[in-house]
Amino acid sequence: MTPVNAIALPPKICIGSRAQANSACTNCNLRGLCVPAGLSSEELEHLDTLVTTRRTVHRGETLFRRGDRFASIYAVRSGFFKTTISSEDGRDQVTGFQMTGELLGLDGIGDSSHNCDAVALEDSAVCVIPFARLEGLAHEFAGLQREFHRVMSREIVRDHGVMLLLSGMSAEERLAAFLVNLARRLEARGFSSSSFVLRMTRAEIGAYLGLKLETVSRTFSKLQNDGILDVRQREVHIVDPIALSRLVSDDAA
Amino acid sequence: MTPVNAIALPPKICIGSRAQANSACTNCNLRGLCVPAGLSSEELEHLDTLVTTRRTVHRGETLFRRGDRFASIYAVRSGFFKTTISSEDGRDQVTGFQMTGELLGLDGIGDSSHNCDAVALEDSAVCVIPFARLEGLAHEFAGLQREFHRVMSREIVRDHGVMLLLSGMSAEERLAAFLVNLARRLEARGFSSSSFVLRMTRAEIGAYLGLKLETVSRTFSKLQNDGILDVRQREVHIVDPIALSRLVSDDAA
DNA sequence: CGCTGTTTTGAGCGTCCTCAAGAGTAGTGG
DNA sequence: CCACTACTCTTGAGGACGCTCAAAACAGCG
Repeated sequence: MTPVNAIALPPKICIGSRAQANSACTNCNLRGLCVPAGLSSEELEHLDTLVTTRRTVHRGETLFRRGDRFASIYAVRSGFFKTTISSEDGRDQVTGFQMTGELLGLDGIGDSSHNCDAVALEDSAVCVIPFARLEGLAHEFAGLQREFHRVMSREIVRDHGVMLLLSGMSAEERLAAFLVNLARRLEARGFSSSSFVLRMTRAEIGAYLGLKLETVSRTFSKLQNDGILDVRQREVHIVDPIALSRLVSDDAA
Repeated sequence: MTPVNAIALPPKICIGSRAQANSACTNCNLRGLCVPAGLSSEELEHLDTLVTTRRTVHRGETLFRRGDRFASIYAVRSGFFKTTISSEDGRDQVTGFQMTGELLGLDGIGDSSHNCDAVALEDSAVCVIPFARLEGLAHEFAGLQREFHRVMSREIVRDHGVMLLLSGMSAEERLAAFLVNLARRLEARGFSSSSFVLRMTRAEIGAYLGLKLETVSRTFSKLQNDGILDVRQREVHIVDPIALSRLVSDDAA
């Protein structure tokens, strides 16, 4: 009913091929976002032979948990996930939010068991990529190998960015950085970069940004009062994108 | 002169082979710590053909800078490094401290240019590992490929741990976690886990842990008053290792 | 021995957290 | 259909932890 419905996040990405058809990647309209981004068409066809199974994960369910045996990585086909790690004393840290085309499970390779929980924040579907077979294929096709290395490296760079954010930024800067990042990723997927619906709670945003949920809420309110955002619950409209970006690391004006 | 000299960090790791000899990895006594950890002796020999050049980096010099073209990764042979990223407004974040056997430069793969500065905290030496050739070799030898994936994955897991630390822990917990981690890594290298010399300043520890240097200093003093540490400048003696580990995520007693 | 950079310690302040209450929203079942 | 429950979000008041500013002790090096 609200006008924002029109710009809701995931309008059920329509798939070019049936789930069973073995042209999983070749015809997938996420090609440009997912692993296949840098591959030749020949390599792509080989990737197709790999990605034969899909899996749906309903809202609130886990795709995998910490300690699960690692066998596959996953590409988000539709929906939205969070990954979390938790310390012994119960606090937990959201290590990332994954949207369409992004990978889950890379942290499981190191010791062959998953090191975080992956939870669907809405009904989602993933492509299952058996890791042994991916390695086998990467072994044959240098392009795929290289692309996979790139993906892992970018994940490391991303994590370093989050470290910078957690280390030195104010609540306002953190939330601004979070929203700018989200907007950019949504835009890359063909959605509006100025209006969207958050898929996560204030508490989950806080667990990602190193803030308490009350602080997240207060900061949203402040950005609204400053005329930068228009926030109604999870619906976010970025009124002044320039001011928002200026907030990200820019106190030393 | 001080008794702690005896337990100083790097007693110039003695190398089993000459720098030029092409048995770089096979005879290296860092075998168990470095990339070769999981490799067969045949694969090791091939690795030798790869690691032909070394490079020395004097204290304060950079091994590479952000923006430098990425061509190689580096394994620390002796010495000690920090890697840093800096935000536009000048604050910088230490993303890691690397000691003997650890890798530098993995964050450069993603977009073929380095994404951080790597600075030697003391006179150091590294093995240069040309990345294109590493990929070529990994392409041939599945074991090497797999081992490399493991190394990258572990780096991601490590970063997630740091995110947890930066996100939710108190200054005392952060410093305790830092020292416990350092002690464990030193022990793995045959050094004392209870007495060592820090290679970095309070400011650098702070830039890693998301604290100001004054806070790092104060926290050291507090741990000393509590009888957990004995600190004299950069010389650290862990008096009560159990109490120190208890500090790491253990407030919910 | 003076210079420079690092470390320690103090006092006051600000940001974010804690505790708490109330409003808004969604899903369920009578 | 609406009441009921559970969850999420907002807002307030007070307090704690770490930051800022500042000065002095200490160590290393020419």
